This record gives sequence, structure tokens and C-alpha cells, in this order.
Amino acid sequence: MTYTLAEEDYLKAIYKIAERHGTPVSTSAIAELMQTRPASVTDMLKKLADKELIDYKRYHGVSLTRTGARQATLLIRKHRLWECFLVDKLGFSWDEVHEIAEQLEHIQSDTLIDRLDDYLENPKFDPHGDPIPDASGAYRMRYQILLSDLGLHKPAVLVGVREHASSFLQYLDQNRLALGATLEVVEVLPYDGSVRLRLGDGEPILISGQVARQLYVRQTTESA
Amino acid sequence: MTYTLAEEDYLKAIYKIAERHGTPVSTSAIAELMQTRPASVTDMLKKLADKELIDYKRYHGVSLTRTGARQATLLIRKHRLWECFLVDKLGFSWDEVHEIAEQLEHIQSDTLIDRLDDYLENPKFDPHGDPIPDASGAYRMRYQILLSDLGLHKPAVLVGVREHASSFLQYLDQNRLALGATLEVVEVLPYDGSVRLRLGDGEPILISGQVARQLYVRQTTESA
DNA sequence: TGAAGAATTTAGACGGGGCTAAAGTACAAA
DNA sequence: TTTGTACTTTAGCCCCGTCTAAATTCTTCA
Ligand SMILES: [Mn+2]
Ligand SMILES: [Mn+2]
Ligand SMILES: [Mn+2]
Ligand SMILES: [Mn+2]
Repeated sequence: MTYTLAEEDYLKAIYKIAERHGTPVSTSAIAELMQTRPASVTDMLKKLADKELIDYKRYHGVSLTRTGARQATLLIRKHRLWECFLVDKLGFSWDEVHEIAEQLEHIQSDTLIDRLDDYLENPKFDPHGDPIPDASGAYRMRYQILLSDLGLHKPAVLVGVREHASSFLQYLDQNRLALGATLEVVEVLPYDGSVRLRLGDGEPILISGQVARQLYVRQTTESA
Repeated sequence: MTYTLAEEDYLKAIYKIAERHGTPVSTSAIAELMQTRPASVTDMLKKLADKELIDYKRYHGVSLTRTGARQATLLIRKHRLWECFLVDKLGFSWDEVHEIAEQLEHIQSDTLIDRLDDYLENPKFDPHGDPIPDASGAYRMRYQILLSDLGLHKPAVLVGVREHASSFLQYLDQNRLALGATLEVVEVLPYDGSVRLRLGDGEPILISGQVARQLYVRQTTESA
């Protein structure tokens, strides 16, 4: 019923890779995300399979079992709630909280997390716009498309980030790109795919196609 | 500069034993407090000595170096601040927080603890009445004597507990013995040393000598 | 279809932290 | 001063999670 820190982190990694690239999840993908060697991953996969947290067939990658997936979403719930705490209550900025939440998510307590949830008034999204699973592990996907797929002159709002690196988040801060910001694509430069944006009603800014592919937006209804 | 969870817990244990029983601290005392075997303690003592966190001479016990003591007080600071958070913000009771704080105290972040301190408005005592070291590791001992050493009819206030076990704290709750309660010894039964107390201005209650030796009180001035 | 070549697993090792059993040391009582 | 007993350390082992190097399997493409 209770798993080690390493086991939890592996389950989370598998969950995240499966969410983005589908199943089965390869050994090397896990190794890359977790900054370890493939051989180490293989060792852990055997252990997780023994505990029936994953389905594993040698040389063919893994997928989470029902139990494994539930454990992973509970860990993600804890991670995101702690990030909310750090930002909303302690005044950290969104680029500073990931490392700390990476540790806090492993605190073992049946009641702590649910009390924290209530204390934060049951937030539905974390500081990066990612949805927070409820105590049963359920969450709604947020409606989103990549900014790079948004048509010209379609009003939209920034709802999430695909990349979580500090340097990227700081770049967004410097360009006034905060969650909830309203924006509209003014022009896509044909040469390199750079995107010119109007943010709110300010001056247009230019961002690279690279950046545009890391931002999730939701189109706002053009009427009303 | 950064220590493992086990190393931190050992340093804290040595600190606490030294505080209560003086120095040098014996291998077996550490083993008993940490619920491990003396052989395991000896192993760790060698490692801590190599890192110059303790002074260790085979067969003669240990004491903390300046560095070791500083590390221990910082851990205690973290433990007690998290206990305040759990009680004051999340609504836990004082008998539920120790185990959780035992985990939270190991979260590594330069700024987290100082922000938490500010968020809690720099408390000077934790929910058990124990003093909280400041960021430099300094703290004032609270003025205290054991209830078992308090004379008859001397007004006093409950300021701390020597025993932290849940069952003990719950016993106190059931007898309305909360920190800050005013009390006065009405009678000491000669047969077994039980103590009859008047709590505030209620009915006197009877507690065992055993319990009286686990409670710290501060005499309130009889004048004024 | 049959190698390369890439991905994955196995073999063997290591450091951290724990244990038991056996050996060594200190100290108090005779 | 000796000796018995309690305390402490050592020796040897285990599990966890990681690594490198070598072997294996899969896949792709000539
Ligand atoms: Mn983690
Ligand atoms: Mn996040
Ligand atoms: Mn601890
Ligand atoms: Mn406490």
C-alpha cells in the first residue's frame, strides 16, 4: 500500500509519457525523463511489475495497471496542490516551485493532502494551468490547443504551458505572458514560423515558433 | 552541505539526548531513541565523524561539533515550524502532527522554511510549547519547572510537555490540560505521589505522579 | 532475407542504511 | 586486583537504487 520515493517517481514518469505519447512507454523514454540509465530503468520495471503496478513484457515497453495509474494520479494531485500552496500562500513564483513540490509530493499522510486541498479551497488548476485530480483521482482535461495551431485573429486566452523549465517560465514572465492573458495572433512569419501576438490591448510582441508550440490556449467565443 | 534523511535524524537524536542527559551521548541511547540496533548506530557514527559533524571516540560516546549542532537545530526549527503550520493552518490537533513533521522537516529548500516562518508570523513556540530556533539557530530556553516540583498553592501556567506520545497528549486533552492553562496544586497524596490540581477555577482533578513529572509549568507571580 | 544498428536487458559492482552473531572493551563488585 | 557483566564494535550479510560493460533482442533496410 505504501511505495518508495523512487517507485512513485517512476510511476509518475510513466504516466506522463503515456499521456503525451501513448502506450506502451519505452525504457529509454523513461530513462531520459528521469535522468537515469536505461539499465536502472529495467531494474525498476521488474520491481514495479512484481508489485502489479505496471504491465511489462521484456523488450516491449510498459503501461500502467489500474492500480499503478491511480497511484500516479494521486502523486500528481499532491504535487500540484503543494505547488498551489507555495505560490498562493508562500508567495513563490511559478518558476520556483517545481523542485520543492517534487519533494513535498512524497510526504505520506492520509489526511494531510485532503486538508491542504480544503485549505486552498479546492483549486482545480495548479500555477502552471495543469488540472488537479480530486481525491478519487478524477480530473477534467482542460480544453486547449497549441498556440502554434491557433488561426489568425482568433481571440484566445493562455491556459497552460507544455514546457515547465524555469528559464522558459521566466521568459514568459518577461514578456507579460501570464496564465489568463488574452491574446490574438496578428501574423505568422513565413520564414521561420515566428508568431506576432497582440497581448490584451498592448503593443504586439514577437515570439518564436518554438515558444508558440509550448503554449496552450483556449479560443474565446467571438460573439458576445 | 546537504545531508541525507538518516544523517539528519541521527544528528537530531544526538542533540536531543545531549540536551536532556548531557554529553557524551552513548550508542545505546541513540539506538533506543531511533528504534535501531546499536550496531547500526556505530556504523552511522563513523560516517558522521568522517564528515566532522560529531566528535567520536570508540567506546566513549559522542558529542556534536559546532557544525553538527547547527545542523540539528536547523532541523528542529523546521520540524517545529511545520508542526505550527499543521495545527494553526490545517487544523490538526497537537497529538497528530509529530509523524508528519518528522517527514516534512527533511524537505530541502533554502527559502521555503524562512517563507513558512513569515507566513506563520514567526512563532516562538510550537504546539507542544517547545521553542523554535530562528534562522541562525538561536532560541531562548523557556522558563520552566516540572509540575511535580511545584509547591502547594503556587499559581502556575502549563507551558510544555516532556512526553510527546499521542496517547499522552490525548490524555491531557481529555483532562482539559492545554498549554496556557492556569493551575495550582491543591494536594499531593503521600501514598503514591498523585497530585490534585485546581485547573482555572473548575473542579479539582487528580493526576498521577507519573503524569506530573511530564508537565512543565511556569509559576505566575503571586502579587498583582 | 539477413545483417547492421538501435534499443533493451543482464551481469557484476558499489554506496547507503539496516540486521545478527561474535568478539572486544570498560567498569563495578568482590 | 581480578573478574563478571553490560556495553560497544566488528564481521559478514541483506535490500534498495544506481552504475558500466557486455550480451541479447528487435527492427529496418539493403
Ligand atoms: Mn518526486
Ligand atoms: Mn505544475
Ligand atoms: Mn525525520
Ligand atoms: Mn513539537
